[in-house]
Amino acid sequence: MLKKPKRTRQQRRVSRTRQKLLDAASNLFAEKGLDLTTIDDITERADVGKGTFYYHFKNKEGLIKVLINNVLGELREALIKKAEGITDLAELMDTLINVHIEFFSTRWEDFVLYYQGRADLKLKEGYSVLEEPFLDYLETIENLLNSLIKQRLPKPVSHRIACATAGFVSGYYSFAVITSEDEDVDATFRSLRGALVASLTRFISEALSQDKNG
Amino acid sequence: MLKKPKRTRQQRRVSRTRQKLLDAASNLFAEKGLDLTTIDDITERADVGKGTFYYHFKNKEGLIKVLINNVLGELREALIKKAEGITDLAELMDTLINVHIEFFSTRWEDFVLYYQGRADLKLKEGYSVLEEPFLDYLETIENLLNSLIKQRLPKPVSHRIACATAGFVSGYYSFAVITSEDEDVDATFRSLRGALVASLTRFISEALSQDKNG
DNA sequence: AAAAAAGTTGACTATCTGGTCATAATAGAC
DNA sequence: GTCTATTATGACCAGATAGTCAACTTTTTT
Repeated sequence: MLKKPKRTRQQRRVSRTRQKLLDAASNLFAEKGLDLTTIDDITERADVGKGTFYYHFKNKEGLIKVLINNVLGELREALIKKAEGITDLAELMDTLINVHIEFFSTRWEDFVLYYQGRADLKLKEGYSVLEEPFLDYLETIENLLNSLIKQRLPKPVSHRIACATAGFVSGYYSFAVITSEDEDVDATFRSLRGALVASLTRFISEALSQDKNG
Repeated sequence: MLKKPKRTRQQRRVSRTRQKLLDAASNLFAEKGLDLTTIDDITERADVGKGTFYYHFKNKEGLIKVLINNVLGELREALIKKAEGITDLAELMDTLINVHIEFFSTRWEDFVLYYQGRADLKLKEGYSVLEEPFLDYLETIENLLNSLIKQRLPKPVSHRIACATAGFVSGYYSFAVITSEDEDVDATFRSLRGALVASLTRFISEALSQDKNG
């Protein structure tokens, strides 16, 4: 299933240019935010002509979509890989949280994308194309949960857990970074992880027993 | 301590105009986000001349600062008021979370401000004036915690709890709203609240005993 | 009622921004 | 080497945007 490594010089040049644009945009987003970064900013930092941008992407939203898909795709992959073979609920929750922490601790640019990309989802004039990858990402978390629990978890409940897992991590980060040194944040969060896992696990158990009784 | 009600007709007119601008901006921010809302948008919706905006505020950042201060001020007030007289740790945590939920459940505009205002804090070209009110807000939460715990909680720990409380709530909301109907979100969160409170309370207890041993 | 002060206005400027396109450079095919 | 297709360029345009300012309206003071 591997791609043929028969890439011509031209193909390599194209992906180099494309990657330069993606990298430049990613850096700028982390500096100025998604909205305030202009196409001119991006092409100048990538050191390519302005027309080149429009050769590779339809517009800024198109580029953002690619970046978000990359980030969430990698995150989903990491979640699935690390969760493989786990049979204990608490252990799974612990892993889910942990993957998020490890993932973002070395990638500030990606966290900005993840945080700000979501910020616009419910706005009337937001980047609506971003909704799909975020829903897929939440679904991945839900599937990991459901594959573990024999007794079927009611859909809304697994959905809540997914929202909670993703939301708690990013919410905590978003506050923690404004006050702590960069390296501190991960260590700090690690110490909260146990409490968080307990919280979510307990919530799931309650939901299960409630479902049984109701 | 009441302001003299001796407001002249002119003073009333001024605050009406000012309030029209604040309301218009607040609504627009919830629709388009902070960055994409322009001064023209705001003055048109407020139905005032463009120059009037600059008579009342230095620029968009100035207006945002006022709005953020209002929101966080009210939130702090609600937190302090509702936490008054509470002597049990778990009950306090429960109250803190609850106040947040109640506060934002009826105020989507304010949640957008709270979420997006924070999004820019760590960017190199963000609205840096916003940092202060957010730090004050976190400090309020820390103080409520410390006033309850006789054994002194180490500074970084109380800080973490404050970040966690604020972050968890907003993080969960930010994910939940993209998938649920508006009214659902609060009900959903209420059911998670118990788990969250248990989680944070446990974390604090652990931190306390660790502090005793270390 | 006249003068002064406070508040409001929208036309105007200078700059920026997204997007286009004819032209140029590069790479692959022959 | 020549021809063709692909990729890259930046000058250019039309529209938008932040901020200014002299003129105007409303309110207060005298």
